[in-house]
Amino acid sequence: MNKGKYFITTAIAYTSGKPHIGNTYEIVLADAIARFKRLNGYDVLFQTGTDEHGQKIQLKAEEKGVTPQAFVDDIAGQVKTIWDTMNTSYDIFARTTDKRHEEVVQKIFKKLYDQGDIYKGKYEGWYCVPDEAFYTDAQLVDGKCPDCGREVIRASEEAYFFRMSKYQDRLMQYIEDHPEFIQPEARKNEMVNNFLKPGLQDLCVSRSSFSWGVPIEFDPKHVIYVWIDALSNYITFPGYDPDGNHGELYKKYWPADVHLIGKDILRFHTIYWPILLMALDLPLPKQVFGHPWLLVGDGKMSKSKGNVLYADDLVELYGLDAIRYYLLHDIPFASDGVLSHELLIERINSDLANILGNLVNRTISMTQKYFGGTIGNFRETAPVDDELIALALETPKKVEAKMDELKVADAISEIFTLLRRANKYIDETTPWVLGKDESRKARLDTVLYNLLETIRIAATLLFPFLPQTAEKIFSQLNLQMGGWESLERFGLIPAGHTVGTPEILFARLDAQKKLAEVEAFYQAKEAAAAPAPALPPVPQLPQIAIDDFAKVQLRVAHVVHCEPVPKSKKLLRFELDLGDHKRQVLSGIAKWYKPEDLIGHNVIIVANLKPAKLMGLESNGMILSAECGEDDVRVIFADHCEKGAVLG
RNA sequence: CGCGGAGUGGAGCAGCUCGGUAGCUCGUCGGGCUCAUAACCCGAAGGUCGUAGGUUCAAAUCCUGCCUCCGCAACCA
Repeated sequence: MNKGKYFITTAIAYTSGKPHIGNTYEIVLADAIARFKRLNGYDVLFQTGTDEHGQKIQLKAEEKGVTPQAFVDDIAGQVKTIWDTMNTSYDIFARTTDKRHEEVVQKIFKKLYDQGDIYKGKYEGWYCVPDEAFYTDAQLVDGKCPDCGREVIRASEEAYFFRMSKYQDRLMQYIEDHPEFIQPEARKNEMVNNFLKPGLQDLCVSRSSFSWGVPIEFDPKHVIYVWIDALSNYITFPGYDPDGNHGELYKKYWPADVHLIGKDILRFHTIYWPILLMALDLPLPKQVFGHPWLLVGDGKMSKSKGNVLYADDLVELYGLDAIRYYLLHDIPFASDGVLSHELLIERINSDLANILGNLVNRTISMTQKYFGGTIGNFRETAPVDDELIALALETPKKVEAKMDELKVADAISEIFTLLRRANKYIDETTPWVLGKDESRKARLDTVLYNLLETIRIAATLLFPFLPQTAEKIFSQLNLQMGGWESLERFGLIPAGHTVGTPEILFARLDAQKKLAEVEAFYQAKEAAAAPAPALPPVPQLPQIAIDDFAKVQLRVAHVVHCEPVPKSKKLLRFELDLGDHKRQVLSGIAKWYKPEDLIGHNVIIVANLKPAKLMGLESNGMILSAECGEDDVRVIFADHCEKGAVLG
């Protein structure tokens, strides 16, 4: 039974660091869909990979003193290890440093250039000479280079641009004609209203400020920027060729049926990518699904750092399928999900141990106990059986319907509804009573047979989500798992079949004990990770002469008034008294300070900084503060100094 | 007035498109059962569906104002 091809991709992970549980969610979700489609009779291609170019990687590699290639090789290895730990069944692991990929990207770029969609223009911005890097207004820190803190100059340089606007109307039309293209639907409006309606800017598609990228063949000073390089992985790896000599996989599988991505990069996949494909005259992917994020709940476990959870740690603590189950079942379809140890333990106990594990265990145990494991020799049916059998036969269809909408959590719920029904069936038929009466043997045999069949169907359906568990169940049933056809019939286990021995699938967890264990686990890890991760070295700025410093006028200012700037997340507006005059200053510290924490205190400001407008308000100066950590900014108070005093 | 989403019993969610007994999972309490991992099955308590109005015979569901939270965009001089 072949239902045709199905091509699913995840976003490629950026190789700047080890992926955390949030990134891992995506690959597991994709894996569940891919495995289900295979079971369901589709010919599936499942692609994932890593995005390995860019300035950030180049810099990180330099910091570590290794070549960029060595750096990305290492991280890509880590990504792959986690993907494999999660038991994901990808067919292609696409790395953008792959040689063929790079060649095809060059060809794509050339093709677009030759047909006039890409043109050479000027990129204007702030330029840091020593760093050879361009920055936008927004990227500058205090008007200086965000990276080294040195002066920047206004400069322009040659760069290549893609004519986005040319395809804008076509894209709008496409989105309108294909309401299912952007999912969930709420996201569609976001894209259309925020980006398409205001009009698309031409996109800068090259960089010359760093070299770690795919060079433009005909102008090797420039490297091709992330858009064309990374997005095109979806077609280059299956074998797209701009000259038309496509690989077999490409011919068979493109266009993708779904790009599964995080909601944060929806814009690139629903605007830039389709336009790129239109320019190449290729069919567009059928659907882009921006999945929600996985948030980490309570901040109990790690006070110092942001409590980042990693998939491999969680698997070590709870087991692979428990984590897969949580990721797949407890993250809502369209809104962000929360992960905490408490919730995880609750789910493992109630669903995996009680409902699923216990059902399998008690059924196999009874089969052993009453029939020495051999079943199916006598048949004596009763009306109660019909309801169970009917549900067992309906469930595959229900699961299929949910999966067609990518509602993975709901699909799993359907399977558990069947498992609950089976538990109830045991109470209705009371096999332990039948077991005491030799004349009811045939009936008992039938009851157990129906349960085993139900478990066979449920386990097959569970396979895409919990592959390891499904395999364990089949081993206890002593059966081979079948394909989709095996779900359409009730009664496939042959008469005289002998089941295996019962084993606990998921042990019940004692919440208190487990939480203590978790705490100990992280403490041990932290201890092992010590000696105190030395802070990354702060680059020493070039020395300056005393008269350079004299140009900066630092003064003590008294905070007369302070209030948040309306509609702004970061800004506070200050009225400052310098003794000889008053002035207004804005500062982006709303995240760390409330106005009442500051009013009445004395602070230090740069008094002769050029005024600037922020959110429409003028700021005359800058309040000094210290960056004390990743997310910890502290104002320098000078309460013991007189207002207006000049520092020096 | 930048765009959009959400606010439903202790927790997490569904229901709202097409108005008419408020549903699911967990937790709590009571009962049943003993094959099984103190699991399983049955029953109960617990919600004026953020708030104030409006439309209607009737609103969680439609309309309006307000409050709170969240995402995207802008702003950390």
